[in-house]
Amino acid sequence: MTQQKALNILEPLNEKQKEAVLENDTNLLIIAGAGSGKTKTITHKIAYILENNLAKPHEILALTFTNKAANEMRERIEKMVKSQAKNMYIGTFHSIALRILRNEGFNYTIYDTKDQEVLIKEILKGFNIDKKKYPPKMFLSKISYYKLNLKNFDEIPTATPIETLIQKVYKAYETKLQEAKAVDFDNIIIKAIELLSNDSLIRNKYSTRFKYIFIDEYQDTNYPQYIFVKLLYNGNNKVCAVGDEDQSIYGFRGADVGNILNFSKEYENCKVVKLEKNYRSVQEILDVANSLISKNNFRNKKELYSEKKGGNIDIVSLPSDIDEAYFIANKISKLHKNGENLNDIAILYRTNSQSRIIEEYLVKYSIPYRIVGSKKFFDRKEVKDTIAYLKLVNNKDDDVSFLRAIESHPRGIGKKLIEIIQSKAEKEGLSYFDSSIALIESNELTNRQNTSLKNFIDVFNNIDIDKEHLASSVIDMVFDASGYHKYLEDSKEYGRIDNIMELKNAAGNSNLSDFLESASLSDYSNEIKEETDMVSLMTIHASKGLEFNSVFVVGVEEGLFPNATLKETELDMEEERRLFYVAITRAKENLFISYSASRRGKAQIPSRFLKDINIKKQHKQSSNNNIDIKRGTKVNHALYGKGIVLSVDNNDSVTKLTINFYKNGIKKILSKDRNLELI
DNA sequence: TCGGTAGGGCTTTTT
DNA sequence: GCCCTACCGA
Repeated sequence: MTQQKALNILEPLNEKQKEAVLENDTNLLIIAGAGSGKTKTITHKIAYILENNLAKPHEILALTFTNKAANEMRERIEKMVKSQAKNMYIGTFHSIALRILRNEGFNYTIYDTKDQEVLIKEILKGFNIDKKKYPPKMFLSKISYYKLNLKNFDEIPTATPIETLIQKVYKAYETKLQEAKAVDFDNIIIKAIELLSNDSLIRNKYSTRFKYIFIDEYQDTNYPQYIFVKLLYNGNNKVCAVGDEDQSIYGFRGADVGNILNFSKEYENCKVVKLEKNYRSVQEILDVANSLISKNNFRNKKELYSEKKGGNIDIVSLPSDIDEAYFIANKISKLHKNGENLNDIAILYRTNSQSRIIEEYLVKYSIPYRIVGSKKFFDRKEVKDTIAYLKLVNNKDDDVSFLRAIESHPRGIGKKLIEIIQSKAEKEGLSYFDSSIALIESNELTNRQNTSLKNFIDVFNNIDIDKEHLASSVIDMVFDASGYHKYLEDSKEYGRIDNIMELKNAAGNSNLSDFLESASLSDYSNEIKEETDMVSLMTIHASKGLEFNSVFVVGVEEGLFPNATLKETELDMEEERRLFYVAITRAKENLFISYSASRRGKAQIPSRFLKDINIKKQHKQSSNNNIDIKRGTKVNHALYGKGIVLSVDNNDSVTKLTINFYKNGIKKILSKDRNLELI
């Protein structure tokens, strides 16, 4: 390695980070507090390994939780080592597991949560199980729970009737998946585990190949993922886990904090490096974060510290969710006027449903925003429908996609005909697709049914998959030939047509199966564009790993945060507290925590977590009315029209406005009146 | 038999 | 706002 390169890699690091980068002869656990330069350390470490020829790029495996993290890691390494980065295995657990499976000749259709639900419903119908009494989601969560413990259907308890029922459904579910050549998310890792543990040659191949294995966000690994890594470890290669138990927020998905707490015992000669110096936030914000997280019992003590001082912390109480939305929009306007870029501002909430009202007020204030993380685009009906066509082109055994595609729009095929297709498929052990072909060739259908069904099947028969393997051209063919395009045009759904064009655009030059895989794993990397100045809205979960100069944590109320769906166990409450901790530590300088006395018309009380926070008096602001309405403000009311505010009366928890309406005279209006807006 | 629509119930977080 | 069901017209 040249002197210069060594400098570039090591010089920007602090002592602890350097220590982590230079330790490459043994297993390593890096405990990396929020904002401690975790990604920097791991990317510099990989660059160091490559530059010093400790391993070739294809001998490096890095596992992450999100595609975003994987992409960022790859990009940052690429900057340091240029083209070498290409052959590294960097990706989410799911995408890497899938890649190994594909290398070894296994090809699967991926069923998402929605697909799983359709499948379970089919099964319940087949067994005549009342889905009101036994909700499909119940079966899915049980099945997932067993899968997370690597228990197949023949290994689960059957002591009670309900357990027997669950086993029956679990078994049918697995059978149907197999027949459809499909896997659900849990199965992806499980299949890879099976492959590695049943075939020592294959296991050997990968464990010798991967000289260095990195796992990001190790606190969020679940049992199958832990096993997956163990199988890739052979005692000669090196495993480096990076994480922070205080940021473990995926317990609901089976994440086991125990994995990170036990890592140094699991992997021999393990060294531990702790990064506690924070480069992101002012000390005042870290004080809040430290005081909060210190209330958790299941953790090793760790205190973040920073050299930065100053900033601003407000805890704001509002009368209602509407006032909260107003407050946020108004505050952002002010910050923006004072020179803050909108890109440096984030609004974080516990549940996705909280975004709607905030969006409404951002629109009113003409503040541009983007919703981060949610894969909304791929959730749109027309996009899902089109993907269902593609999945069916790719795999004729995919019954769930068959159902989705055939029902995408009216085509003379209704409930009755679909039932006929299904029962023939069931009787003769065929896929729905083959059952349809058999029906068309038989004389079991009416003329009308026969024509309609033949039209549908012909969409797929006319596509030569070998020639038309480019995803974008398959989209074209399927969209037109199915009549879906015409249907959307006739119903003037131009927005939806645009979305399909956007889908084509997203497909770029990828071939069909690659595109389907990326779409299923929500890996559409070039989607986030930072050029435009916009406020970011997202769930706290989606915010992990990000940072913003100003952060709004909203709806910090009992029922929402901690969420009412959780049990009041210490374990669950600690995870919620960690979630709050993650939210707070996203902020560099300005932190706004807000809660409302009422939400959707229901009374709310402040979150218990607010009591866990140590905050200096002068920062604490209790405001009933942060809306920028004062004498002279011009307003518009849906019923009374335009007017001007004469006086503002701040009383108790409500703000009354006296307004002179140009057409309707003087009236007293509550500031939280939904019909009222600023102009 | 198909397909449109109105009305009721529910809503955590993600690969 | 989304999903499901029940109902009704063609």
